Amino acid sequence: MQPATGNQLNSKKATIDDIAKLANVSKSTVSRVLNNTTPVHEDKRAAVEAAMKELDFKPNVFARSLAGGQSKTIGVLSQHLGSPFYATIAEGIIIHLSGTGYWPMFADSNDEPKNADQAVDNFLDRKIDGLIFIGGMLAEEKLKEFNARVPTFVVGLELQDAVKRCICVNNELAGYNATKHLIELGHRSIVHVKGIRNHMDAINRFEGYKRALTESGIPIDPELVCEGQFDGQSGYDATMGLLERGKKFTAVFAANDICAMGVKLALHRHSLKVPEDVSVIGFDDQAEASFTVPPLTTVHQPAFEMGVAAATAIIAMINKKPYSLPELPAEVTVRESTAKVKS
Amino acid sequence: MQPATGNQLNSKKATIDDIAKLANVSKSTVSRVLNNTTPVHEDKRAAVEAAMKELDFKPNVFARSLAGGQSKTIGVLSQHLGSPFYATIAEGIIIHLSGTGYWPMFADSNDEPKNADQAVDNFLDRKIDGLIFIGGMLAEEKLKEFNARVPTFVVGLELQDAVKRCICVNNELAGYNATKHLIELGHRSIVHVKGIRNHMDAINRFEGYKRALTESGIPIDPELVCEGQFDGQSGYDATMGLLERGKKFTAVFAANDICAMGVKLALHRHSLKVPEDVSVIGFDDQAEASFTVPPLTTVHQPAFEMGVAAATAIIAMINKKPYSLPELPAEVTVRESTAKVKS
DNA sequence: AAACGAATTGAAACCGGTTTCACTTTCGGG
DNA sequence: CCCGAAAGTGAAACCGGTTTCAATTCGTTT
Repeated sequence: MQPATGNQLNSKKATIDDIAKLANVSKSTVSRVLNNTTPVHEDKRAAVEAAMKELDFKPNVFARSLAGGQSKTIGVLSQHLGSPFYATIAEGIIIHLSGTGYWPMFADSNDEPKNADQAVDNFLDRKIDGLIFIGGMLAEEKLKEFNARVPTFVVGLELQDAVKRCICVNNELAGYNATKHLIELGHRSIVHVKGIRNHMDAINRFEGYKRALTESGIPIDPELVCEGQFDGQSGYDATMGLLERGKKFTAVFAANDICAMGVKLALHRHSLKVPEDVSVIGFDDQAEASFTVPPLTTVHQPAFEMGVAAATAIIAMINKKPYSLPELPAEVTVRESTAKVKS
Repeated sequence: MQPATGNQLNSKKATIDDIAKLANVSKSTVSRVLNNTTPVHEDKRAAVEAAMKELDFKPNVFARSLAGGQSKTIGVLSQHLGSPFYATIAEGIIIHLSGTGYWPMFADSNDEPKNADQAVDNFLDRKIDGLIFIGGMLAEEKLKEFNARVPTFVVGLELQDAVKRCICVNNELAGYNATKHLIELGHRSIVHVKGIRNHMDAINRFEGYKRALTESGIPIDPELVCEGQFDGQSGYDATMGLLERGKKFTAVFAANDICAMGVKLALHRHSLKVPEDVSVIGFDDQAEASFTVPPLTTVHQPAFEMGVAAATAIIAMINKKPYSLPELPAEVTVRESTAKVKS
């Protein structure tokens, strides 16, 4: 007495032979209409399609893959899924893939490049049809190497030569805009807490920071540029260091939101008020940003949409159809952690 | 001129026939030592194992699954992967699964029960060997239904009858301890912003809240109990509502951390200081909790470890080996958002 | 020493598709 | 009206395993 779950009641699943029999053709022909490999006469095609519908035919993924066809599997390799930004991208991928027939298989390199290599090897054993790489650090050559073996897309990470394979915002421009926002509020001593060293997004945001300052005729003070890790602790430590050394500044551009939170906490420790004494801007606009005290001004990244775009693009690419990458604006979302500099 | 990636240099992958030939036995025998289904003479077993090692044999997952064996795939169904708590659980699962030969395949129901049903159906088409259900709301019968079809584990969600299938903290006790912490600080008017209605974790935390109050002889004031959604907005709205109606209270137990952040922001809007005027305690201890201003007192949940435990347990169950669920303490982590009530 | 059940083992069928190959039609062009 | 290329089709081989079935080999039991 098992519950009726959709369509697989008691009857076993239909196979390609059942379809062939019902449509009065050979299984070869069924396979042909299934994969669109060879022209099939319209009459038969219709008969086959009718039969498939009638029996609710779904090709067996394993048989298909064993015989050399698609595995209908997409490998998704993240670097650190625990991060909300990446998790939201992943969610976008997963949800958009559902119903397409493709399924995502996950691996997480935990920020270890050698894990990434191994994961890709294992993915290939599983005959993935495509690979989506989420965030993290990926050397440009690695991407090329992966892409030579299986169609690959990168999301949430900006690579230089592979623009058509990256789904990401323009980090340089976003960093520029974030810094510009502070400059327009009158700030001239602006701290930047960088993201992970060698991480392209971190580098590009920093480039944007420098360009904005330079354009405005503000010299870049190396002492105001701090190393960071895209985490709260590094924002905290960097700011504490600055404050303890007595360095003066009126604004901070943190590499991401959680880092900005660390910055704010450090300011709080020194009884500095945000935004009255110091303005703080973050990056990502993760859910928590709206609810910090005060709500955090930050650069919004459409994480979910980025995941959706990656899923869309990889499927198109697998099926050799044209695709276009969406414009992904990274706009400064002004809330309450930035204000005009005190005169 | 392809790069040497590990062991699959130029030679094609070894098949079971290659092993059979090299070990001088039939493929049936190889299959037997592979699956340990039938006793095999020690000599041959050794020969086969040596051959497998020599050729670096890895059975083809698709052939294996097609023929009726294991697919070495674990279905992971999350409800909302974008949530940091769930994402961290997922990360624990993914990382722990790596190297075991099993691979996680993901689906996300986006909090829609009917999506969950469909995802499970599709998972079964893919012949998953086991199912891990992350968080969300799952009716007890559903779990039983799923479990009848494939070994199932639930992580991050507490179910009543299925204790041996749930990997979660004791939410009632945790809610009790959180509330008790506030009571011990002298609070007597304690707000609770609940989690999603019908969500077992939310219900249990609320039960703990009630028990703590009752034990301490504090009557439960229905006006201090607010509906919520496990998100920032509901914490904010609930608190604003209370404040606007002039309801007095000195502490808040929020259903999770992001909700607590909403609460804190609302208090800030009314110029109430945390913890001087109102104490706030959250739940989960997500990464952001340490960096809010002031750092949030919260109930710690070992999310990553929970994911690891789930992965460990499901593999043991699939292979019919005994497993034991770890003790998962949910301890109050005292930071700075709670303090003695003002006298 | 004959008989018998348990332990081993290999041949062959089967899982459900894809693809090669050979053969039959069909159609446009000269 | 004839010819060659293109279209359309089915039979059969193949992908790489698992499993059934029957046969063979042993160690024991009377």
